[in-house]
Amino acid sequence: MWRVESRVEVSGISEVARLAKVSPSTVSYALSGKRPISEATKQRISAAIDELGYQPHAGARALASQRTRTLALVVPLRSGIDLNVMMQFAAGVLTRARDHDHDVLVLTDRDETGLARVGRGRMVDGLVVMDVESADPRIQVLAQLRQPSVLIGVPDDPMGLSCVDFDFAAAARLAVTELDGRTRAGAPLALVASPPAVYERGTSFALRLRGAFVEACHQRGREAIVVPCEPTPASGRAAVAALLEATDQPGGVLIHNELAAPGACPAAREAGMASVCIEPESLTDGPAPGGDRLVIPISAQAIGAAAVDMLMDQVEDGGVAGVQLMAPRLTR
Amino acid sequence: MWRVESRVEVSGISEVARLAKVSPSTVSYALSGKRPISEATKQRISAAIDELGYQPHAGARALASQRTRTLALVVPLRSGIDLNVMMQFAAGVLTRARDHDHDVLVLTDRDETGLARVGRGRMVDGLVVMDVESADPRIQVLAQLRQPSVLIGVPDDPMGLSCVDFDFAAAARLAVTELDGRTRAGAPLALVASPPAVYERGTSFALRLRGAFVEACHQRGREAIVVPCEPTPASGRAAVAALLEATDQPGGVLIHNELAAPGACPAAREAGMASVCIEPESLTDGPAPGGDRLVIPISAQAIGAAAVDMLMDQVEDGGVAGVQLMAPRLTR
DNA sequence: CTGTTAGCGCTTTCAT
DNA sequence: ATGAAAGCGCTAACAG
Repeated sequence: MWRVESRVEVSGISEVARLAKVSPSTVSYALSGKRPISEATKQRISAAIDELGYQPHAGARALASQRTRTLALVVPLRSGIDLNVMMQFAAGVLTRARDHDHDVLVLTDRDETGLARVGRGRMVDGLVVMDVESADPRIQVLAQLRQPSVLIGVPDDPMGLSCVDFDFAAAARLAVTELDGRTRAGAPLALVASPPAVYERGTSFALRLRGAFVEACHQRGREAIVVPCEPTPASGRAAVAALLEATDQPGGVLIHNELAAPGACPAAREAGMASVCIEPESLTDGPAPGGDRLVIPISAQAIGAAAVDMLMDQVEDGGVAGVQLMAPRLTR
Repeated sequence: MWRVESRVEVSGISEVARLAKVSPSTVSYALSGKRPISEATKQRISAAIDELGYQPHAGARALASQRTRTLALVVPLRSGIDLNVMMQFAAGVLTRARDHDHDVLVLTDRDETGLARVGRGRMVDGLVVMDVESADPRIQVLAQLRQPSVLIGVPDDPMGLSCVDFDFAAAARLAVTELDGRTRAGAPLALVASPPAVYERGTSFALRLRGAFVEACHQRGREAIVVPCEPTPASGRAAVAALLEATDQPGGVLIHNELAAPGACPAAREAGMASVCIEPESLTDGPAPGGDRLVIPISAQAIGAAAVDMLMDQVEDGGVAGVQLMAPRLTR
């Protein structure tokens, strides 16, 4: 059986121009819309374009226009990160990038050489950086680049770079308000929190959450009990048990520990405590473990999308850098 | 507190040339190694390069050299695919791509417009396509592109494109050989297989596995029992139970169903049947559910890496397209 | 071993 | 509303 060699011919902008009986520049302008083109010409051009299957050469375009129509997504693939959540982020970024007519280059280097290569080499118009730590060596490098970048997470010193994150402080306040309304006045409120290691690393979001939680409790005349907790269901159970020993008045509990929640949540319910969980939305997809629960979902996808929006704002030269915290909402 | 505006200056190849007191082309050749350069000049050039923090403009380079140093990784983000496995693939691809001095553009479009854009627009030197179905509309498009691509999975008609996959047939034979040695001669051998839906879709790997399994059994004078199975542990248990009802002679069982394995495997053990599991390596990381088991691991990462190697072979104009099946191995 | 130079295919001033 | 032409920063012939 013979197979026809039908590798499609590549045609440049000038072939399109010839076919449409206009000059190359007119085709370019028709494509970019940066100049009014008569309806008739537009028609002929677009006809020519899809007759030839024309697609502008990305490199040439980048060279001439100083714009690559490509974004970098930086995801250090270190162990111990939740792949589901990561993919949610990525999906948000990828999808929204396409909405802005951009493709996405993914970097997984753990060092910062990739940033330099991609930035200095002008392969991208901007960068979205995931998994940012409080003092992240990459921030230095990013701040030097001509391209804007958006960090997902808030480091100690953003050095003028944009940040997007979930508003953990607001989430804590929201939860405390809710728990305050659902528990006997004066009873203590507890926070089943991130593992001690997370606090030791000085991870900003955990600190922000804890601070806001304690403050909100005190404002309502509630005692605040913070229980750091290892990321396993068993530890979650244990944490709640410890809570019950520490106080004889079962109050409410805020659970912010994805992996411990499956243990802590039912345990709280059994003990007759009101509970609110803060958790990534992906996990919410499954069947809710134990009837209707109060949860404050974190949509990684939405955060990723927001990051791209901010980034494109800066790329398009309108926006300035800033910090955007995504408002929490409470659902059952 | 004031912050110094120290956005690094961008310098072109000619600035490097000036600083190193050579011509631009010499710098270019020094970088590409396509021409012998005296040691002394090399030194001055590389000194100049890192004094200026020079990084070649990717677009210009692509325009002039017809090479982008970028690969596309195509991953349709449809639901029902295992994220862990996907990330393993991706990690393999990303890492190996860097070994070949290439970056990776990730496409998640479900349609084939992305392929066309990236291919016709010459944004990449080649494409790795995941999650290929037996009759995949993307194959048509890929076959027209000037860039080579390699499919992960083997479709009915690869149309001259390269394919990489795990050798499921060989895995079945390996498993049968093992089970044959571990069970009473003449006892039937069973295959706890993929869900019916997978067979209905005509998914090639499932068919190849089943065919080889049945044949290998018959060669050894064994009855072959095939039990399609839904992807849940419970279904796995049920499948084994059904097996025990169907025959009074407990033989051996080959389990090829990632999600059912956690149920089927212990059930087989309890019933005193020998078992072998074919499963993605990522799942193997966790604690083995029930002592030492026989497993034939599939390393998604290795497959991804192999795909990139094949692709780069073709990009570098040496290699020709072909099908590569990764040999299975048996471990405890 | 090194330099000169002509493009690569597009965007974007200038002109008209 | 449209054209002509000058680059964008690099690579790869051609020349020595």
